[in-house]
Amino acid sequence: MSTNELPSLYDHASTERDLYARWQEAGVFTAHPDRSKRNGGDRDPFVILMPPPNVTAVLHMGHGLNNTVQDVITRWRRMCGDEALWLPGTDHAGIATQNVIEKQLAKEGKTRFDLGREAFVARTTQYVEETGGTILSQLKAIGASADWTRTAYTLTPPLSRAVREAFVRLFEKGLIYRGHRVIHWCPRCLTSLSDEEAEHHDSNGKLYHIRYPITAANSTEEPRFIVVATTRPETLLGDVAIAVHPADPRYADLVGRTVRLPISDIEIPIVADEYTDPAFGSGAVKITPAHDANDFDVAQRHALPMPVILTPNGFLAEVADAAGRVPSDFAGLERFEARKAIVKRLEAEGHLVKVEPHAHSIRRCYRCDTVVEPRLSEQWFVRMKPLAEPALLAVRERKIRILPERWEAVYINWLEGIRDWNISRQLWWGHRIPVWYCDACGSVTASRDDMTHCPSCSGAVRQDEDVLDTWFSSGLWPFSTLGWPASTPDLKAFYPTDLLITAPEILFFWVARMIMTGYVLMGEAPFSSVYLHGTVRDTNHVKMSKSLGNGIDPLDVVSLYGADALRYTVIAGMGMGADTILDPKDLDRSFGPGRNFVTKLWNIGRFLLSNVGEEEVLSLDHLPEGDFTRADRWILGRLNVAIEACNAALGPARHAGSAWTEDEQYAGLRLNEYTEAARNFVWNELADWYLESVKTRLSEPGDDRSAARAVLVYAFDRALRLLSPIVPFVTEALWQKLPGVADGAFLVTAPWPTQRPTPGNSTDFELVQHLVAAVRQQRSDHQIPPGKRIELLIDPAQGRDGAASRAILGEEVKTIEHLTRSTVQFVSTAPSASAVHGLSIDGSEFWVLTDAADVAKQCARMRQELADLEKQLTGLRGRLGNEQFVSRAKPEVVEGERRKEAELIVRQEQLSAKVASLCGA
RNA sequence: GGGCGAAUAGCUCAGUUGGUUAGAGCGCCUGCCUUACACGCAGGAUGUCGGGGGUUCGAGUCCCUCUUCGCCCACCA
Repeated sequence: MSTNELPSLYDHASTERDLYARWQEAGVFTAHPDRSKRNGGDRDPFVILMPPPNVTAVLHMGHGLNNTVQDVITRWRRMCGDEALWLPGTDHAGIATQNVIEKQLAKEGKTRFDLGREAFVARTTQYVEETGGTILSQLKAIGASADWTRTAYTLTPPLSRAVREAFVRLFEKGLIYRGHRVIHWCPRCLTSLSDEEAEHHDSNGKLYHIRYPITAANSTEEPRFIVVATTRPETLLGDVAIAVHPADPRYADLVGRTVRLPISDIEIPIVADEYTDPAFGSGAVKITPAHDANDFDVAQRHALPMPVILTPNGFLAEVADAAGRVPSDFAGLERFEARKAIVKRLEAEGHLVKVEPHAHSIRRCYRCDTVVEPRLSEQWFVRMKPLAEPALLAVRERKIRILPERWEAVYINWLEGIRDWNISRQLWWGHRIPVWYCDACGSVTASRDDMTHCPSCSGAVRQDEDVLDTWFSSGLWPFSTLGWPASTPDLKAFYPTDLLITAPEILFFWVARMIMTGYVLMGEAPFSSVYLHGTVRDTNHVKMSKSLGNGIDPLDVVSLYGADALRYTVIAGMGMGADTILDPKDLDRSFGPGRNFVTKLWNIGRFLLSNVGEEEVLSLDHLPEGDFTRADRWILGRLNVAIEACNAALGPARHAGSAWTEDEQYAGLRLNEYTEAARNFVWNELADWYLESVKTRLSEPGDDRSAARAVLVYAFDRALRLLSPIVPFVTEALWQKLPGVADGAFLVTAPWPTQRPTPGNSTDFELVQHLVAAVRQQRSDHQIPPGKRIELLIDPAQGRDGAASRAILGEEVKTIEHLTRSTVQFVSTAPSASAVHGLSIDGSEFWVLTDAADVAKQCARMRQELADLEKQLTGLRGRLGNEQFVSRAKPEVVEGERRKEAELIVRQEQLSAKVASLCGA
């Protein structure tokens, strides 16, 4: 047994553990800023920022998919010679993490208020220190080649410094302001939410029609009523007016008069406002300024009061400016209880006209699913319009591309209608808003450093109690992680970054905001490509989640099938932007093919290592051109095709100029195509044909054996390189054993393959393949067992080119004999001109027809198409006039019908050439 | 209410500017443990490309329309 022999079974567990440790030890994932061209080095930087998972997160299949894609691209660029940086990290995830701790406290029968702010934050910090970041170590199990020396976390001092710097700069530019607005309020989380955090959910609600009695003008006026419709009758207690459209004739005489608010029995005015839609309901709408954003606007226009009638946790009460509005028998009712009670009372008092079913959408808290309450409060906002401008331009001018293309429209649509962003949260876990108030002189100061006294009056100051929206800090991720605001070598070397790979769900939350902050704080887009991949779903197309119990634990897959199998499965199935469907009930179905592929590679490696032997393998450059066989030239040609296909599927990595060209814009990142090209090469070409054809050559010493060894090792080496980003472990394990690979060398840093001119014709091996296929077909059709050796009678003289056929087949007799398990004999007894070879089995003769009939059919089809083309060209030229005849070739430089003509000509030429070569005359 | 996507073999999906005979994996059928691999090899069957209409010499691909699913956005109470 040679030292090169491998165990017959691939042990993924120990191989992966060992190799990952060795990669880390060798520091191959660590990026060096001095090697970046931006710092005078000789490498193009290529940077991917990991979308930071929540610090409390545990790896699920969505992370598995997202990070595998990032890793594949990073590994590809690393092999291409870029200074590749994949920067990992976690997010403190304010509201989510706070909820985790609050749930713990709830089990102990406590709330955060029982602990107090300081103790709560301390407890959360401790929890994060003990359990946080689990997900990052889990990512190592799937082979993530992130630069762990740069692992970031949003709540560390350096990143917190960036947050303060960003806040203060935006504040000083007037882009951050404090305002009294109706915002989305989560009564469970007790905090405000941004528009994006209040998710729409369709709901079958009810529309309550309520009549409000109009205050009589005098004692003789008939009682009159005005009917309004509402889905939230409990907010009636906060009504301050009825609004009607100014042009609505039904109510023209009522504008300026008053109604008596049922239950509260308060007099409120009827106002005219364009906001009201006369076509909806009765055309009159109740105005509840503190609990509806539109009503707030109306109230502002009419200088109406804005009473708040709900407590922060959603109970009826007089909270602000609400004197006498909430009767004592309603005070203290939970909002949905209050709704029932109010409706009951309205009905009893005869104010309820009717109740209709009403399909509408309600907003829920994205973290706890509680129905949010619009609520008037004091919050901090970012002025978004000015920030949106450059972010819009960036995509319109193709400085940033978003793949798949359709998301660009979504992005643009959102930015065009953008509204100011509420960034203050009434939480304790997060970056405290760096604003200090002086009660003495009323000054409000945003400061980079903690303040102890008022800059204007030296009085005592107190810091704002609120924290910032988590997404404010993650919005700075592209530069906060590189050292900003300090001018670090990392920042210079790696900003702007290149590619952002994430899920479409956070396009607005995160991606758009990074682009905006990138422009306003760095003056430059943070990345040039955004790739939005699909969602992992089960076979019912339901999103995988732990709570639904339809999840797959990536670590289970890693231990059962290996990280390579997991990665292969995910990458091979990555259609552009398409969802990935996996079957949680049948892991074998999903991951079996990946494991099988890894095993196949392993066995190719086993064959190669045990047959190639120990002695030196020649470089292809030192091999005389005449030593290459048809099979050699063919596999080298196929390798070139595979390399080209992989490159086309993956690239381009960056745009050539200052923006993406039209051709580049949506090119690349076709991971399924890349995988298929590489898989097809190594399995269907290298293993199925070349490796089989080379067996006989390897068994006999001599020049031919040397050539076969050289080509085999070269082709497999390049195949391993092409596959390394997808299946880095098994390819590394095999590559390091290849003859000629230096000790200590790593495949993961070996150069990406480039095309190499083939030594002569690379397609004449196809004749051998056709012959072999024909023989196999006969064996199968006549049910001749593969074990049975047959005699193959070949009559090359009857072929289309008899002499050439004899020469070719003569040279390849051994290969043909091996591949067909037959004995080749040249004869000259073919019964017809269309028969090239025949089989003789037990004395009976079978004649194998060449595909002459098929060839004839194909020729007829192509001739038909040529005729069609001619017809079309004639028509076109009739319309275009004679001068159009000059538009030959280069279709890309001409337009419209001229372009069509040029394309037709190209097609015609290709077709003519094919017809000439295949069909003769 | 607006916008977008999907519908291709039994299943999961490819199919880049219209152009040879629509592909892959899994599954299925037949034969093989051929000394790299049965997690494999060879051969095979299966498609009205959701329905209808249109443009074109030519349509899975472009246009219109319908049906069924899914997603995003939205200040009609």
